[in-house]
Amino acid sequence: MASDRVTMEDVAARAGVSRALVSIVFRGVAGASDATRERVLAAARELDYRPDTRASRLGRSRTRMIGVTFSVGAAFHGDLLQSLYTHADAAGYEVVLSGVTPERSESAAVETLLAERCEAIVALGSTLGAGELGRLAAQLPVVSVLRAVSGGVDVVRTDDAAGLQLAVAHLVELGHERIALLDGGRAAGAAERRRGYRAGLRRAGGLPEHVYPGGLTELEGASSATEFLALERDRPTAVTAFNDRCALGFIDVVRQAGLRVPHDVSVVGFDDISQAAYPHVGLTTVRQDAEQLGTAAIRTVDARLSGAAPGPATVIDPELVVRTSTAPLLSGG
Amino acid sequence: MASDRVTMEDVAARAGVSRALVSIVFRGVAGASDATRERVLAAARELDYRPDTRASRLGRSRTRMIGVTFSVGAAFHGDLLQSLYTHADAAGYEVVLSGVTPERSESAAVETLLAERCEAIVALGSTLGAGELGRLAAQLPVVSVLRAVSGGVDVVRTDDAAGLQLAVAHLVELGHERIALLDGGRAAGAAERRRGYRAGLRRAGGLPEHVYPGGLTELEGASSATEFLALERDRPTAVTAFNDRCALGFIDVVRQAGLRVPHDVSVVGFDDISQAAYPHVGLTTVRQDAEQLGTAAIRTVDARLSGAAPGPATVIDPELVVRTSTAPLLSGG
DNA sequence: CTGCGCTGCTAGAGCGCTCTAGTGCTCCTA
DNA sequence: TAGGAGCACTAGAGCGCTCTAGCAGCGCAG
Repeated sequence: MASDRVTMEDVAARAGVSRALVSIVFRGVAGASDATRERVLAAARELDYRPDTRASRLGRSRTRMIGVTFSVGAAFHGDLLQSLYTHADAAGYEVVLSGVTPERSESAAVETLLAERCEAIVALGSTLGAGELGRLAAQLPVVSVLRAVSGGVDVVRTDDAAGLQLAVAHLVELGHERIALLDGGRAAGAAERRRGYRAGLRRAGGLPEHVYPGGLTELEGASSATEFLALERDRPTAVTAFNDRCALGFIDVVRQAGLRVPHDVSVVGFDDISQAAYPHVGLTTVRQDAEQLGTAAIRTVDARLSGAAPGPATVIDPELVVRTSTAPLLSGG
Repeated sequence: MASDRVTMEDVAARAGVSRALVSIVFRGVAGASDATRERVLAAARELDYRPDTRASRLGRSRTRMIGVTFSVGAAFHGDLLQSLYTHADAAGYEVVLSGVTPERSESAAVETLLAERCEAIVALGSTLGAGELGRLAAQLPVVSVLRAVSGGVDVVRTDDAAGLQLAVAHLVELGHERIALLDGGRAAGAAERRRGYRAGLRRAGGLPEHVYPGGLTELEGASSATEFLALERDRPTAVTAFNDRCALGFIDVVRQAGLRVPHDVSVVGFDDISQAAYPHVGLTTVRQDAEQLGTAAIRTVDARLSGAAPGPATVIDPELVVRTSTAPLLSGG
């Protein structure tokens, strides 16, 4: 309970060198012989010494910290965090997390990151207004992941519009002509996806639009399903949802109503969360690549901190993953 | 991009006071007149000053930081984090997050928290061995949330055994006699729940055990369902699962196989994640109270840091939430 | 008028690192 | 043998706060 009072000074004394030398060893920079290095590390080990990151950050000219705001509980943010941790580490940065909850606003989350003196901020699925983000970006590099924003903010996102075009094209190819969209409202990427949906219909020769409110979770997918089921005639034969969770909620309800998926209605999701790939689910979906998004975010931060000018948005191509929730339209559908 | 060079010194100069006075104002302690306080805050506002938490932590004798390790992507951990943020703040502590991912071990996560000089560690659903946790606890207060551990570590958890007894009693009351358990293996709380399940059966007059491997996600629930469906005769009429996700996966598969829930099989989950309450899901479940668990964790940390001896584990009573996934056994079941 | 307690404020020594600007030393080359 | 070049290492001044001591000034009891 008291071993934490060990400082660099103690290690230096024990190893018979100066404090500076210990610092050199622990930072892993050149300037110490292998023998000394080993001696210092041994002394540290014996004392159970651990460099104090608070002090090290203060002393350093650059903190090399990247602040990340994320939505506590959002599955896909979890995937992104994993990728961010890995690549930040590889590029010599430290990740500082700041969670957003219903009771802890994104502004508050950002505020603590600024107070920590992070060098850049990576905002996952930010819901901050363009103005607020712009003001932030005037102070330090800001990367908006998943959400397109204009004005000085770097953006790393999936090509949402292309994703929905893939989905629609897939359904069209299967013979569907009444294709519905479960929308995402004001969520990150929703506007783009809506655009992609419309473009897809247009390209297929001007198929009719069927837009349901939709939303981010199973709950909204389910209520859209109820609305969908209420339709007596000319019901869509295929549905493409804002995201996987929404799609899953939709499927759940239509199945309980006796419809078969994909026999009676084909469903496409978006994200490719791990659940979608479970064999009993087999959701056809548009895959967002968390790994690539994470790499790109870190690369962008690194470039900006190295003085690069804000480039165009990094847009990652999505990929259609065909599973068993989509099938050819049955004649007479 | 350069406003970050503003320091306490600058604010002091602008307000015409000493650095120390600015510190007093920002820490909110006594020792400054209201007029001066206002003047300092105004100066700070004009300069867009923000105290540097790195420096403040270094200077302080106590860091008042609570390190929290959590599993990135675990829905229930999200609920807990929310509660922790709120109560830590109220008690004057700062929460420092350290995420665990498949590529970032819990040990690594803990290591960074120690290097930050957190005063205590709250581990959510820790998978660390008792030995490792014990060694940690020798250095600083450690609270294991959700998982029971022995040896110097404070524990805050739900009464898992009681939870399963509630579930079993509920099913017994509905007339079920063949009640299966979808187990949780080595997961936090699984052993306790198994014990509760057995105790429940015993109390009901020694009903037979039916244990399926189960697991933490829908995937494992689904494979247990496959196994369940393969049973030709004397199939259980009710199932209680390790957690909600597992229960949901189970339901999904048996429904696709044509069974009706709860008509043909009743299902009880554990946790009460938000999905369970969705109307189209209506999962009967044993509710773990994230809010209470979070409060208790912070209270425990606070007590320990104030010199209290490690008390007995805080065990929160779970609550059975009856929804529509359970029903009385049909005669001839 | 002295002495005391208070309030409001300041000086300055840390906190535990980083990092620049050295100081010796050995080894090489001219 | 002098004059570098390089390597291993050290001294010491920060980094931006916190916090203990202490000081000035005021009101008030004795």
